[in-house]
Amino acid sequence: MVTIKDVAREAKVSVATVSRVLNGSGPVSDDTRHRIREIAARMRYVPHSGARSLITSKTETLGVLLPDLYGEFFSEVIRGMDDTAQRNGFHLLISRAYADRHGIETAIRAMRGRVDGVVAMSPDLDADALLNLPSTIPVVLLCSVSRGNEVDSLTIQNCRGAKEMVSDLVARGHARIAIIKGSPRNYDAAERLRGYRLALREAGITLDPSLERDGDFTEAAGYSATLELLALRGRPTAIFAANDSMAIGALSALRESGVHVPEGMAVAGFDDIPLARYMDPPLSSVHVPICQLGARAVEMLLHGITNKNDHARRRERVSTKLVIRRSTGGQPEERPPPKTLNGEMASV
Amino acid sequence: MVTIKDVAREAKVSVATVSRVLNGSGPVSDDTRHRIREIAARMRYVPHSGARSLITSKTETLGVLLPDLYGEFFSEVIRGMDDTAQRNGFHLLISRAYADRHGIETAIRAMRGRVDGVVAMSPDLDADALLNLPSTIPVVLLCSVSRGNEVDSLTIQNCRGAKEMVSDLVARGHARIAIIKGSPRNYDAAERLRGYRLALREAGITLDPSLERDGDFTEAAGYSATLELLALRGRPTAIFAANDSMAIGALSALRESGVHVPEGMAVAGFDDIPLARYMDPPLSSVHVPICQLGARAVEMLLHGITNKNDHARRRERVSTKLVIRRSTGGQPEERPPPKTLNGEMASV
DNA sequence: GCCCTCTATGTAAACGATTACATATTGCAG
DNA sequence: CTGCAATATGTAATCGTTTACATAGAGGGC
Repeated sequence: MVTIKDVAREAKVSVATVSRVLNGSGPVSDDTRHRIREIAARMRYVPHSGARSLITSKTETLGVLLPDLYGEFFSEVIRGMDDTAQRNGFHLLISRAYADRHGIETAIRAMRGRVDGVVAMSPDLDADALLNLPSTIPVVLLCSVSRGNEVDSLTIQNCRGAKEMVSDLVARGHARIAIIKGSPRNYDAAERLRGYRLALREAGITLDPSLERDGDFTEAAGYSATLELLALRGRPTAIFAANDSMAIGALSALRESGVHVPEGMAVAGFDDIPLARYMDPPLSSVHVPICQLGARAVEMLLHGITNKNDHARRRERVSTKLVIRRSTGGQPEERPPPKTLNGEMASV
Repeated sequence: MVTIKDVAREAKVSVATVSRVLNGSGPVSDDTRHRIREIAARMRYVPHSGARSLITSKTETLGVLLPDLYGEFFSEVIRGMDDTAQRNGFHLLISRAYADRHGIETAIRAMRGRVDGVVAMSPDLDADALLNLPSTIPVVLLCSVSRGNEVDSLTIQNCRGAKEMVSDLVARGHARIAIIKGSPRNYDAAERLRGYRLALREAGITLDPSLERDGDFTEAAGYSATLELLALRGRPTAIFAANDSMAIGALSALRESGVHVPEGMAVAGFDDIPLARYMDPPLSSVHVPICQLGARAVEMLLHGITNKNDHARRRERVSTKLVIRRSTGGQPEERPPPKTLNGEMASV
């Protein structure tokens, strides 16, 4: 592997001069500058970023700690992060970590010296307390509660989004509205449930525990919870699923049971994944700008890295938007855009 | 930030001794071992991996270069990679790169000194030639042609999978079978098209260019291509989409046009994303073990890193599996598993 | 001609670890 | 008591950079 020394030897100058040329720092004569550039290119010299970051104490890399989640959410959040990171000259070191104390600690330790900061997503309700480790590097918490922590945090406007959706169902004449809940200890799930209850209370509707079914964010959970709801004596007229995957499972169950949507049962989801509009009927959902979520998290982290002395703690939430489609009685949408939306390439 | 020197000073020993204790190398008395362990823990010392890798010339990190793709594919392939990497004590440095020469070169350069090897996915047909850079670190090419390269490569059994699906359609009595193609210069897309043509030829069916429609792997493309097919004079009786997203777009278009699936039109996809079975009707598809694809790529790379001298070049492909559901006339499947399949947490 | 200021370059000390080699201490066989 | 092996520890070189400081030569004002 060719190092800066090799280049220096070849050019008959000191390593300092080579370094100056390559970094554009300090004065160098045009003559040597060109010579060194040419030689470095010819020798295919690439600076060793590890060595560089040792002395500059900057890695230009951000750590990303994610729980074991999958699907659109994962991709989109990473896309948003990577875009913003790259625009600022940073790389992403991604690690799927267990959400428990040991897992997160280990992961953060392992990242010492490789990253300038960490975005940690640990939707597990308890994760908060765990993060009390006096992390020596800037951290941004994503989709987690952050009570006692002195860390920045970014969350989704879960409660408000859920409340708006349920209120809309109420406005459309529904009184018996069921919810399929998300994973038990999940923060987003808890907040969406809170929004659901809030909306019902505000509408003067008494909460019915039998209409709150357990779920875990998978299609399968939505499917079976829906079958249970259909078997209930006081069958609901609308189902609000805490995410789109479960809503899709619900649609599938209703279809097999011969229940028409939205006439026999209205169905709404949360997230508004791209597929939602292609469902039958197109699925109403609460739109979450996932990509922006990732982008904003990285922005906050970069800010924390640049202004390390600024200890003001930031708490932000990205706002959601109600998207009403046919599954809750909305009008048929205009046709989907005929061609690719933004020139991006899809997955195979 | 506390370094090994600080620990040494506190324990009144040399850095060498601390290093020996922490790495379990060399002989150390039980007494000092325990003392140093205790002190290191109390001071919250974490070794600086950058510094370590400078001298050991191992980063224990793998670079991952991905094109700008999204959706299930992205998540799954990363999941598979991260699992395998972590099991072997490696991290993942992920970068979305442009698939052109400059993009890939820049990305690989930027990774010098931060990674021990690279998995590069560049489905763009030309990417192959571009990769002729005599990369000094081990590389595994994912889903790309690799004609002239001296690099390992891993691909999907696209052609065979597509051929099987189309042959199955033929066996079910279809003669006019359309294809919605993938992105023009995409390798997987080209191979799937080849499989489609192969199957037809083998069945003695003449190829009809008007039945080969352009697409780009998005739902929107599937949607509009299907509308075009419906407007054709010699309307096909079956549509094979080069991926599931387009197949879903096709289903949506057919539904809006009042065409029943599979009676009026059979529809098949490729990839078998989790949602496929929840479509209406459940979508036939060619199953791709995406997660394993990522896992295997990392395995190959790790092998290449460990056995650097072994210059035998490996070419592998992961095999696909036909999954026939109702959209091509299959029997209704058994009910989806009632609860979560594997204890993994879904995305919110 | 002297001194000061520039510009161009070199020297060497960091950064935080690992590790070959040197050294000091101990135990024990002869 | 001597000498050697084994054990415990320290010293210092090394990895590939950056950068503060030193040096040297040129140009110019007086």
